[in-house]
Amino acid sequence: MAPPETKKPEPEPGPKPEPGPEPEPEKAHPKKATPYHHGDLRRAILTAALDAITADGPAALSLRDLARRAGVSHAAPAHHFKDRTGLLTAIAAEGFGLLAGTLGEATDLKDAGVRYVRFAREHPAHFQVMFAPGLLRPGDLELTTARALATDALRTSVSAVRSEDFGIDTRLAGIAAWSLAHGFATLLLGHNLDGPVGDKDPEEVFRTLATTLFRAH
Amino acid sequence: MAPPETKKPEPEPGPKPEPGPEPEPEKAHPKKATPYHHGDLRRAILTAALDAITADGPAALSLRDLARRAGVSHAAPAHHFKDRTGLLTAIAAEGFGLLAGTLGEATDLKDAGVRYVRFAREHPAHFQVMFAPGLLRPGDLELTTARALATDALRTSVSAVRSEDFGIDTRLAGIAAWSLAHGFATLLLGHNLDGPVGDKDPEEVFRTLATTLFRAH
DNA sequence: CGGCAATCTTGTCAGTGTCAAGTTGGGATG
DNA sequence: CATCCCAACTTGACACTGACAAGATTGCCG
Repeated sequence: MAPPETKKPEPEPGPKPEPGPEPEPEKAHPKKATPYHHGDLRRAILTAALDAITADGPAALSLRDLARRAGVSHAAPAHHFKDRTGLLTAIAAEGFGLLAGTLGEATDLKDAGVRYVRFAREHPAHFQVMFAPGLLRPGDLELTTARALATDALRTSVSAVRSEDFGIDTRLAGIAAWSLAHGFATLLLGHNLDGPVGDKDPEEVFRTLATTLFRAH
Repeated sequence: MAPPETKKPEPEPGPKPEPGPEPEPEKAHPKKATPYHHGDLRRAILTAALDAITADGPAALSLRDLARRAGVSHAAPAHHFKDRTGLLTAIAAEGFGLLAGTLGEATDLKDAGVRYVRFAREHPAHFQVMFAPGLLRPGDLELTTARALATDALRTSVSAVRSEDFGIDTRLAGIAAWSLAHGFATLLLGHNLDGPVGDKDPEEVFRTLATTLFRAH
């Protein structure tokens, strides 16, 4: 969207399929239906997008730039993601899937919170996009199902705590836990806690925090 | 950035200074140095931007569109805000100023939290931009001072609670309170709490939440 | 009254997202 | 093995954008 930043005046397309030998269509899992010419353009663009978002945020993302990085034409991404919104929606859906996975392995509510924060730190690009509704396709099926999965996982962790422990109904406890973890993660990613947290391990800070706030009264 | 959405094919410039009488340079406060031709372009663009962001998010914001709404040429905004980042930075700075103001009137920590949530609901555009670091000019003076003001106001509210009440040091209590309020506000604006909160008053929900979590142990 | 500086306009350029139409090549079908 | 089909990709175009440079307008101040 902004042309001021000179980026890649180099005419060479970069690390593409070598001109000499064939582009080696082998994959990690032998079968799995290797898509086509590029090898796995969809995945390549996704990871390139994640890198770009991690570095400069979702706003700076450019489909044409991603295409250049992958060594394909400017319109190639459209075939896999329809448009910019589609790409970001795919990223968000993937993120909710990953989140649901890690939340599903949580032993209790506090552990779920710690996992939530860890997820945000390990997948900052996913996390940012997941909670930027203006960038996503609202009705998308993959997105809504993945989000529902993550919500369910969170709800399961919440329902595991007996309500008498907090003198608070389960629904409210869920909102509280989610708010605490989400706020901590968001402020952390935005470097708003760099001062207070300092060089301490953020997950450890959050653990003490959650322990103190949520201990039995 | 995206030309697909047809917006305003109407050739007429809209509600501009009427061609017949003069553009009536009167202001609310008689003096105050009415800037120039437009009356108060800077303010006009700011409020137009806030409207646009509230409606479609910061990503959809277009300087040229704001200029059209204000009835000025496409390059007019640049003179007041330098560039897109400058405009968003100005909005964020204004937001931190407003937030500092309302936090400064808080009676205690819980009240500060409620005010934080209320601010996010009453100024959603400001709030979104304030915590989107990728859209702001990092070193901007107005921004950093306004942010410091808001941080101080929050710190004051936190330090008002005696640490023995929570068995937790003040710094940690601050992080906890901020995380809780910020997470709640963020999830609320992203419509992630529409289900759980329902049609109840969000501020009231947050109040019970904070009361339960932060009551003396 | 003359200049001056802030305000705004006009014109231009590189870059972007999206669409439409063409090209390529691998796999299935006969 | 020949053929066709269709997904993957390319090429080209269009409307739009942010940013910059240079010129025009206008109120104010000496």
